[in-house]
Amino acid sequence: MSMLNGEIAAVFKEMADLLEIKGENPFKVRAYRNAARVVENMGKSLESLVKEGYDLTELPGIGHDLSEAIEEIVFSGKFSKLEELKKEIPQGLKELLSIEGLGPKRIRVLYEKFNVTSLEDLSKLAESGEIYKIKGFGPKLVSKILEGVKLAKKSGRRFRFDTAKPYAEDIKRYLFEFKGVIKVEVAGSYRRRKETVGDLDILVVAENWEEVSEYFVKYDKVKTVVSKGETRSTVILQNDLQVDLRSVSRESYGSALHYFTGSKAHNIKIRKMAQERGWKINEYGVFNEKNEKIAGEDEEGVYEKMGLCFIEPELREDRGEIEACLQNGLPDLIKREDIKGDLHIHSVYTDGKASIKEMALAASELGYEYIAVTDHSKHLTVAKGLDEERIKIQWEEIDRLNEELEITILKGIECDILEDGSLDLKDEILSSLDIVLGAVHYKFNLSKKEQTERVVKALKNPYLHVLAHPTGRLIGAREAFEMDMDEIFKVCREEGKVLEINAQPQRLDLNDIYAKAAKEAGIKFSISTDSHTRDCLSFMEYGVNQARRGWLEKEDVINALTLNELKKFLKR
DNA sequence: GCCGTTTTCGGCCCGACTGTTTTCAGTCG
Repeated sequence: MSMLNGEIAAVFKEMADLLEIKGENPFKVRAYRNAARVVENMGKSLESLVKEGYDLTELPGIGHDLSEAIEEIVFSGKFSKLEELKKEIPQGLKELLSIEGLGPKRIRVLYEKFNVTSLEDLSKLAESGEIYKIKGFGPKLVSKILEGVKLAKKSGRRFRFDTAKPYAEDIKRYLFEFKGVIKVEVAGSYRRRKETVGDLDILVVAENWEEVSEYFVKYDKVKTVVSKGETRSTVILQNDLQVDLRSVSRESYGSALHYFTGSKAHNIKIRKMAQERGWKINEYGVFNEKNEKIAGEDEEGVYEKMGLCFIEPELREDRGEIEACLQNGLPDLIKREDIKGDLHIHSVYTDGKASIKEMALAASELGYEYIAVTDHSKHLTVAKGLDEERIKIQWEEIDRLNEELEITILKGIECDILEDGSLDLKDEILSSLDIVLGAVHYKFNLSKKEQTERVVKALKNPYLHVLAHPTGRLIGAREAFEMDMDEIFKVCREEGKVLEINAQPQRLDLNDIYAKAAKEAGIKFSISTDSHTRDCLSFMEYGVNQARRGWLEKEDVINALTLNELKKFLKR
């Protein structure tokens, strides 16, 4: 039995939801939510910390009770207080919380007066008209709730970054076309380059807000206009993505941008710092004890007044960035321009859609110095994986192309890690390759112990350089397979192995949290696109986003090395 | 439930919008 941080966080979130519906002290609710966030953001396994006897109350937001709670969850797999609460509060109620317009208070009334415990109950009550007997429930609220019920049934309310991006860019373009619009910026988790976004928060500086707002809600992809106010308008697009447009004055632009970029946890920490000085920070500015505005025009000014340097949006998660800033320890984050090559590329030899030459030329256009062709190995039969014979044929072609082309093509492989942890090709082939990626492509559901042993064994193979898409997760589709990541990091460190940040927008694997933890463990990274077509080469941007969120610098990334440096690094 | 050189009680970030009121509660970000 093993317990992932995410599972512990889920217990705390559920506690928070149920306590909230029960009408408990809102600060207690907040304490649970806060603890869930802390647990989620940890790169290290809480389970192992507990077993090592670490004092959990050292963690921020974890005190005596929650520390005991974590131990209980780790050792028994259950949290007795939650089990008790579950008996008291019907399970269905917490899914009602996700409905727009329904919070704990209204849910409680619905339950107590009409025994509503599910989306179905709620629909029926609303359609029967009985719901209007509750004070505060009018026709508009009810129709909003019914809309929300429909949406909740569809589930999946977050959008992958790459899904949201074209909309964000297009709305930006659309707004800029309107007369009087001076500035437009997409804030929120989008600006922090989070792998998924819940909605788009767009700030606009304009002389004529009313007209801009009017114009905004007429954007052709708008399905419904949710609200239209004096500082904010909200719409839902046809794909159910919510977009908020906020009017911001030029003088408050920086404060507003900071405020709406978040994260919430980052903002709260900064605001508390202000509070300690007797100051106040809101979306309009930084105000001193005499309520005089002392900053707000730009973001840099807001940070400066708080004694901080500018903190890149990707870092604003309250994962230590404020403390690091105070100690001049903020990372100099890697940029897309630092990348000199792509080390995970497929070709028509296996399941790629373009020839090696086509991929190489496309990479050349991106300004790369080198690429590695890393087709699949023979175990992956569905992808026509290469055996020892066919790979030699591929080498001949690469040799010819290297004569012909400016860009350097490295001979690589994405070699399957077999169930027993051995690699899918013979050592004499592996040893002749410039770069060997190892990857798990099947048997995702081994036990944590077995999976860890499997990958550790592969990492100990002297010819393997990089562990590709290390956890196997697919955003919104497949969970990471269970592995002891602390152990994986330890072995990588000892063996000098590289971890990939796979830039495919549905993978982004390693994720930000693990990347940060792995960096702290002293591990190097490859940020690569796993491209199967020429267009996919542009996914590099997403990989770099995730790397930045994981605090990575140029020095941490092997494909930011020049070709010569890289070759030296890859030498066994 | 957490937290603490103005500490072990009494605070806990802050403002906008909506729908329903007729001065505000609930919700949201």
